[in-house]
Amino acid sequence: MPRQRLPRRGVRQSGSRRPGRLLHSGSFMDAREERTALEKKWQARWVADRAAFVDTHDPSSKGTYLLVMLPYPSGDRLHVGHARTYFLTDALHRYLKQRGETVFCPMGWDAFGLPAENFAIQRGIPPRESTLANIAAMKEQFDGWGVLYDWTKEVTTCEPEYYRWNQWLFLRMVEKGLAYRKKGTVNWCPSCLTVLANEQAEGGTCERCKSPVEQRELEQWFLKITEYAESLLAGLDQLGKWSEKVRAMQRNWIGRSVGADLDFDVPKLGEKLRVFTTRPDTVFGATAMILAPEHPAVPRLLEGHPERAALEEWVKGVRSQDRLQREAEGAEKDGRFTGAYAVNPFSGEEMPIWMANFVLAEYGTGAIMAVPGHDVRDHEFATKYGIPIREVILRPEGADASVACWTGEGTMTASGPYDGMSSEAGREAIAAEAAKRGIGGARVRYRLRDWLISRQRYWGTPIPMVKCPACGWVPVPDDQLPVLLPKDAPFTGKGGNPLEKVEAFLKTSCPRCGGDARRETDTMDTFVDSSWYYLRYLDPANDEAPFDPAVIARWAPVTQYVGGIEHAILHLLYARFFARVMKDLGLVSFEEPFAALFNQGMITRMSPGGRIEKMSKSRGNAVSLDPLIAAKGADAVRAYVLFLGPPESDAEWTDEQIAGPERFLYRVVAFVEAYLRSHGTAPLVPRSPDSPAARKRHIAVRTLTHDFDAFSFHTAVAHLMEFSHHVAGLVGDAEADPGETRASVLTLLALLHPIAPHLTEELHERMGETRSLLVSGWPTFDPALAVEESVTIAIQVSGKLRGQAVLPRGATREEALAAAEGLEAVAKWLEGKERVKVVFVPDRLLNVVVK
RNA sequence: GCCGGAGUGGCGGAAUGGCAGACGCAGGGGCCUUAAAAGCCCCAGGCCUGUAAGGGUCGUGAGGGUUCGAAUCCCUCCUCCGGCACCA
Repeated sequence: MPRQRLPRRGVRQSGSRRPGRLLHSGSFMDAREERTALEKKWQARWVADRAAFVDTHDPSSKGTYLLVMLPYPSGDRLHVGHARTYFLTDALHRYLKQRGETVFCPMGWDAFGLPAENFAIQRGIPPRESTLANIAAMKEQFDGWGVLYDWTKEVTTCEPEYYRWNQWLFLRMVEKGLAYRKKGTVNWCPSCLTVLANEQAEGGTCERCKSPVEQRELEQWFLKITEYAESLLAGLDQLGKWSEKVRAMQRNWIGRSVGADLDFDVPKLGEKLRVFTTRPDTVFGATAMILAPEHPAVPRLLEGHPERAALEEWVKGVRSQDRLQREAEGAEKDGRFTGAYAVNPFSGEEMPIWMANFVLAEYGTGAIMAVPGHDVRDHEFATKYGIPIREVILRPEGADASVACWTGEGTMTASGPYDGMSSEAGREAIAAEAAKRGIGGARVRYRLRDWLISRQRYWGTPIPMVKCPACGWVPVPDDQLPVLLPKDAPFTGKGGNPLEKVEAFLKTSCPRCGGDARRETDTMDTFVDSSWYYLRYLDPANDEAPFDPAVIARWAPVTQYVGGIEHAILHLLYARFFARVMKDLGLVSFEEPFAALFNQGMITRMSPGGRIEKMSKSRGNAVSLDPLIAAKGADAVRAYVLFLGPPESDAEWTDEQIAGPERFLYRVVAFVEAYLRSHGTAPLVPRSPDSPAARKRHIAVRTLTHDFDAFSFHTAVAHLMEFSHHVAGLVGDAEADPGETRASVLTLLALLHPIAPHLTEELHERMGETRSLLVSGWPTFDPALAVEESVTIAIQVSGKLRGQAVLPRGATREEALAAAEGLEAVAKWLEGKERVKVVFVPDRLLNVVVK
């Protein structure tokens, strides 16, 4: 929009009517009931018109796949804090439809999960019953917001029609060795009574309930996400339409490290123990080997030790600590000498083998070589326990000599044949030598761990495996899917998973030998459900396959995904993993499920305690949507939520500020009604294609097109307010060209439609237009007309603003200079000065530099 | 510690090398009204100066740099938010 102000004239000011009530009596905005009835009318119309329906099976169908993360059907009513992602997506949906695109925008329910099960324990209402009731309630809320979804594609993940394909995909992964059972140290949430994936125990606390997680030794089902670590990392570079923030978070989480594996001979065991190090160049400085207390060699190393019992007690103590304690910042390093020794394969020296709490069993080999001279953690440990500290890297000149432990690069020394080599070159040389001697070699490792998907809970997808006393774990054959979740499980909240008490479920026969066998009673992590749901939307009724690959080839991957940042690692990483697995299974042809990702910011609000924090029911700062929409109208609430600020940033909700967008919409209704009273519904055409008003109209179209393309909904509302002031002026101006006025009104309604769909449709209809705004097209602009005829350029003298000149568009440097010299305010700064140069930016600025 | 993002009026924010503060909230003045509410119009970053119109000057976390010109680009630093973190 132009920088200078548009005339701020309301409909009353320039008209002859006396100022008074803004709205003509009888306006539909007057009565709440009437306005609500009109909202219902248009919501019903969009349903009747099948406005959001897309025939994905039509072989010629193609278009934009716009997706919002599927919600969990909670029993609480959705509040303002939830609404932003849906309003934003709907504005985009409508804009794209107006542009003439075919847009597929479905909705569904992430319906499995703990709250429904806990509700069953507390209130005795079966999970399926409460979940379906919650879905019905949420759907009703969506209907009242005027958001468009293709409900014919609705997916509910707790229904067997959906979860049987979780089971089917799991079985394919079993076949590929990507799903496997492993005993290991796992995260246990004592409050949720289940194990958790590493991603759900970030920072040592349960992602759902925030309880500190405990470590337990259990045998569980895992998915081999680590197999794809490199691909998941490399793929991030291609995701240019994802925020750098999310990509950085995933990179951190995957945690790639380049280094080397090295084998150290352990005479006592008669075998080698392998360590992983990122600094093989410091191997001559290794003065100890340190094992995680969980390392499998520990019991054998302790054999025959005089204080074996005490040492084993110490190991037990470390292992029983929860992760929060053990990994806390500044946690005391604690270790014990095993009494055994290892031989450094490069220096040939004997080094003591220690155990220590800071060495993690799950990372690398669970064993390290300690180089106290060049690693701060080893340095701290060695200082505490009197382990020798040896420097084998000479610091570069000018390096800070006061640093006790140099961890940077340098020149190798006291390293035998490698002396004088740079540390960078030494890393490669040592790794290569290790490979040559068959004792390790260069190695890349990742922080990422395999995805633990077993859950000791009822309300999830049953894992389709059978434990046979004779055959071991046997997959359920495809033709016996789905393994149905029994409806009659006893919910006591005690004694573990209710499935264990359902005999009819538990008892089965072995698919292989036919003997008596037991079903797996663990269910799948609900993140499995959301890892591929976006494909099921495209073909939700398919009962022969999870989806038809031909449909997927036309419509996937998702063009634009919208959701909160809280899934930056969890859901988004799992879905990227699943896409890769499905590609390897030949089901899809892409690796990245979501071509573009938009993360909307949270809505915050002042809590009763005076803090501004995320809006939520539990913090007591939630604003209920239902009464707000009843009072202000869905359009006003939408407009305000979108006006709050940049959609990617957090935005503070204040109850007062809704007044601005609300007044804006009232004014639009008022001047359109005024137009109808003065001009009626007759179709009229502008007299001149390039009048100043026509130019303003073209400018508005250009500006709003740009705003919506850029997801800049808050500036879109601001620019619509500006344009509406202008249109109000036209409506109230008896001299204005009626054809241009009508064109401007209709343009405003079309541009405003994505924000305020109900009232724009209603006014558009009252203007005599018969087709819905959704199908009547987005206004177009002519770039040649989307500019003002005359421009105000800034006149600077030596870079300081001294005046302004109004010039015809395209005025030359000479014309601008002449105009500048004619301004007294400018002339006085030029007088008696020598001109050094003149900078001229056409249509913007003239800068005369003087000395 | 490492990685990512952000600091602009009383407030939300706009401007991505070219008139800082668009649009709105709250505020002040006016109109309308018996009055109020609602609505409409106008004003509105700080300081200095002037009876006024106006003029001057400073100003986008701090300091420096590049440029005719910097909120915007570069360097150093500070603060805040988010992620990872005893990951060898």
